[in-house]
Order: sequence, then C-alpha cells, then structure tokens
Amino acid sequence: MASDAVISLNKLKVACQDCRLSEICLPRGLAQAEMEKLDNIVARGRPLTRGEVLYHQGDSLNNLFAIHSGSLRSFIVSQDGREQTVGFYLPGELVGLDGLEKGTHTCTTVALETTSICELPFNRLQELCTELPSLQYQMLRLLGKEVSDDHDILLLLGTRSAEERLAAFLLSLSRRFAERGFSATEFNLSMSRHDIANFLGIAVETVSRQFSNFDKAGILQVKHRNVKILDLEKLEKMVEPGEKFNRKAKLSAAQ
Amino acid sequence: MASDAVISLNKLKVACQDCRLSEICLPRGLAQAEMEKLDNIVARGRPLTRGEVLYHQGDSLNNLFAIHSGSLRSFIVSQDGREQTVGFYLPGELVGLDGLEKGTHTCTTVALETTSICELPFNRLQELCTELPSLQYQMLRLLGKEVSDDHDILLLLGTRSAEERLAAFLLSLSRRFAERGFSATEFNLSMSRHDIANFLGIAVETVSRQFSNFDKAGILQVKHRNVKILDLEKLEKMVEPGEKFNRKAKLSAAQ
DNA sequence: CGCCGCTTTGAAGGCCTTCAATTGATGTGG
DNA sequence: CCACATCAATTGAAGGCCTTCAAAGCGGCG
Repeated sequence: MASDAVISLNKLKVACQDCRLSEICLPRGLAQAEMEKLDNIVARGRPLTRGEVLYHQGDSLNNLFAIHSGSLRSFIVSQDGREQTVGFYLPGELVGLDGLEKGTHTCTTVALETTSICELPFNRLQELCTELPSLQYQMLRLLGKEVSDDHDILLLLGTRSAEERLAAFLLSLSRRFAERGFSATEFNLSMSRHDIANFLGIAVETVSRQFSNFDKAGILQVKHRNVKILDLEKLEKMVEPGEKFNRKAKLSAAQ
Repeated sequence: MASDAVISLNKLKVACQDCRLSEICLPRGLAQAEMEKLDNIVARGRPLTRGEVLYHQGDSLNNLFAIHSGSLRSFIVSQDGREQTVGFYLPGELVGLDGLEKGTHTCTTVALETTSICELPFNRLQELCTELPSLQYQMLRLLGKEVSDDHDILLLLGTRSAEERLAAFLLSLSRRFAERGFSATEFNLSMSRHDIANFLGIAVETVSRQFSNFDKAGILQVKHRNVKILDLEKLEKMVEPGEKFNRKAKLSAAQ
C-alpha cells in the first residue's frame, strides 16, 4: 500500500523504499519502518524543465529538496550583480540547506535539464528528526558533507590553476556519476561552459582553452557537451601532482 | 548549584547560563531548563596557547567546540601539500562541523592566540537534540550558517579582486567584533598576513600592498596587527560598488 | 535557409605572483 | 642591557597566467 501512488493536491506521493537512490540519499541508514514514515511526508510535483527555478534567493524556506533525476545549479548574486555558482547537484543529493540559518534561501537554484524533485516539508522533516534519531543523524551528516564539500571548493578556488580546476571539476563529476552507476569516463555535461567557468572562478574562454588542451594532450575527447575521458590517471595527477606531502607517503617513509 | 564550578578529570564544568555569549552561541533560543541540560554536557579544558592544535585533519570527531574567548583558524591541506584556510572563528562560534559527514575531521584547527574552548561531546549532544527540539533547530541553524558563510567566501574567491577581498575580510571582522560588543572600527588581528593571504587566495605581498594602499588612501590606519578603520563607508562601497543590481533598489524603482 | 546563441580561437593587456632585498619586531644569550 | 639571530612584514621589479576584447565556427531551430 505504501507503494501505491496517490495524487493529492497536484503532488505525487512517492516511496523512498522503491527508489534506487535510497542508499545515497536522505533515507540512507533508515530501517524499513522508519523509511515508511519518511515516505509519508515526501511528495513530488511536476518535473522542472531546463532553466526553471526551484527557489529564488530570498524565498522563505518551506521545503528541502532531493533530486530524483536530472541536475541543478545553485548560485548567489551579490548586491552589485556578480554571480557565483556554488554548486551543481546530481540525483540523490539534498538541496536547500543554505536556507537553514535565516529561514530564507541565500541562493537561487535552477534546473539544468528536465529534473524531477522530491519535496520534503521542512517543519515535518524536523519533527520526524526528533522522532527518528537515525534520520537526525543522517541530516547532520548531509549538512556536514555540504560543509566539507564547500571547503574542497575553497581549496580549489584559493590555490589551483585553471588547468587544475577543470581537471578537478571533471574528476568530481566522474566520481559522482560512478557512484550513481553511470560511466566514470563518458558522460554528458548538463551545464554550459559559462556555468563551469563561473563555478571555477575563471573566464569562459579559459575553460574552452583548457578543454582544447586536454583534448590535444589525448587526455579526453570533448564534443560540445559530451566528454569521454581517455586518461583518468593523468587527470588525477593533475590535481594531486606529487606525493611528497602526502600523509600516507610521509608515514610509510618514516617507518 | 549549577553555577558551582567543579573540577573533574581535568575538565571544568561550565554554565552557558552565566556566559554572555549565550545569545550568539549554541544555547541561543533555549529555555532556562533546557540550558541547564546543555550545561550538564559542556566541559572546558585548559586554554589553548598560540599555535596549539585543537584537532587535526583525520582525527575522529568526538566533540564539537564552542569558543569562549580567543580565536581559531581552520585549514585543509591537499595531498600535494597545498594549504587553504577555510575560516577564522571568534567567541561564540561553533567549530568542528566539518567532521559530521565521515566522523573524522576534514580540516585542522589551531589557536591564533590564547583561546578558551567549550567542549561538547558529540554523542551526548546528539542525544540531547532528540530530547530538545529547539536545540536540534539551533544545530541545524548553525550548520546552515556555516554553509551560507562558505558560499559567501566562494563568491569572494570566485569573483573579487585582491582589493575587494581584503576590504570584505576587514568588514567581516568588523561586523563580527561589533556583534560581540567590541569596536567595529578598531581591533587587533590575531592572524598573520600569511594567514590572511592564504584565506583570501592571494599572495602575502599582495595583502601587504593592499593594506598600504588603504592606509595611503586614508581609509584606515594599520600598525602591525592593529587596524583602525577611518572610513567604513568607503570600505563598504569597495565590496558593493554599485546599486544597479541591488534587489531593493530594483523593487523600489519598479513601484 | 538563415538567424542567433554557444563555443572556440587569436591577440593584447592587466593584475597578481614570484623573486629579491630591506626594514622592522621579537626573543635570547652573552 | 645590548648585540645578534630569527621571523614577519614591507617594498620594488620582472614576468606569467589569465582576462578582456574581438572575430570566426558551429549547431540548433524557427
């Protein structure tokens, strides 16, 4: 009966139990009975189409969102109009956590392609968290992930060259696609060159040039938005050039 | 009796109720009885001295930490040895949230000066959160703050010039000092030029030059680590140059 | 087909980095 | 108490990486 989809107020009831992303997404670590309780508050509206906004900067936080399929881009706009993309989100990832502090969203989130979203009413989710400690823990974990992911991007923007930034970006996508059962070496980018450039803090032209360089160097093949990685190792070495300061390397050398 | 300090296992029991930071810090929004329960799990060790490490990257997460006095710097080190400062922390701020995802800290945190720390055993804090919804909410709020603060730094690193970065950094300190009842225009930096440079993703020399420029322009006076801001407005305009894309300006213009 | 937006490629210029040297602050031993 | 050593911060000069400006390719879609 929990798997029976019921249309109510334009929202579709959905079942985390039947979703193959449940091990990545919010219900991770929940027992069967707990997941059913979560299912009771999850709903799904119609899919977003490319360019459609999930929430605007300044909107009050009513829901958190999990991506069922598709992808999103979040960005903040400063008072003087400068835009910074703060993240791209793939299926199974939780979106909207930026609004927890003030109760209003601090960034805008748009769909990069047709995207299906699970809605989690924040108030009810919060109540459920007091009831289900493992759900509370999972919420904290996902928030912690958001924080440490952001730290990684800070490292990227603060210390890395354009080449390293694009390499790290592609590797991040590669790993996340692999986690979701897709190819780690061939995928389609749902974001434009402009989006990538903005996210990485470099000019569009620089992104384009780096792609060309990678292509010429035989590291990958790019055709528009299709990327085929030919030499994953070389890409990885680009991000972590040496091992001289590697913790493990140091430890094993000391022994 | 709750205010009686008891020495036990080298840890001092402390009372949030008596702390003037309670409106900024974790106990914010808690009722008297709730705060007492929080007090039961908070302890304080001996103060850290300058350069001392609170926790290392890779350490398991046993406690979250709140700063009672002093200041901290958190940074991550990549495999190839590059360092990125991800934040400076002032009294009343919560530290250690980066470790929530994996249960191990993803950054290292050191004291910039003599610093007194309140320790919050994570397991007991988590239990208390299921018991006290307002504490759970406050935890989520603080995590959300960490996320949106990080987004602001991303905007800084992704779109701003060296001059704007230093201006924004000084304004951030100014605001946070003011929130804590200190002067917004005169304060001592607990971090070195190297720390500032690393945080802002620019070279030490660039920081030094920008300080000199600000000084020459009459915006502030710097003597070593003492900063006296003379023209707060000019500093603010440096970070938000125009109002052309300002939301409020747009709205009021439209009406 | 022909327009329009996205992407690519080329060339010049600028901001910041890197290298180098000096000055200033801090702390220790004679 | 001062000299000296050490480290942090400042200042100058040259060079590099990336940005900006400009224009041409290329695809998509009416």
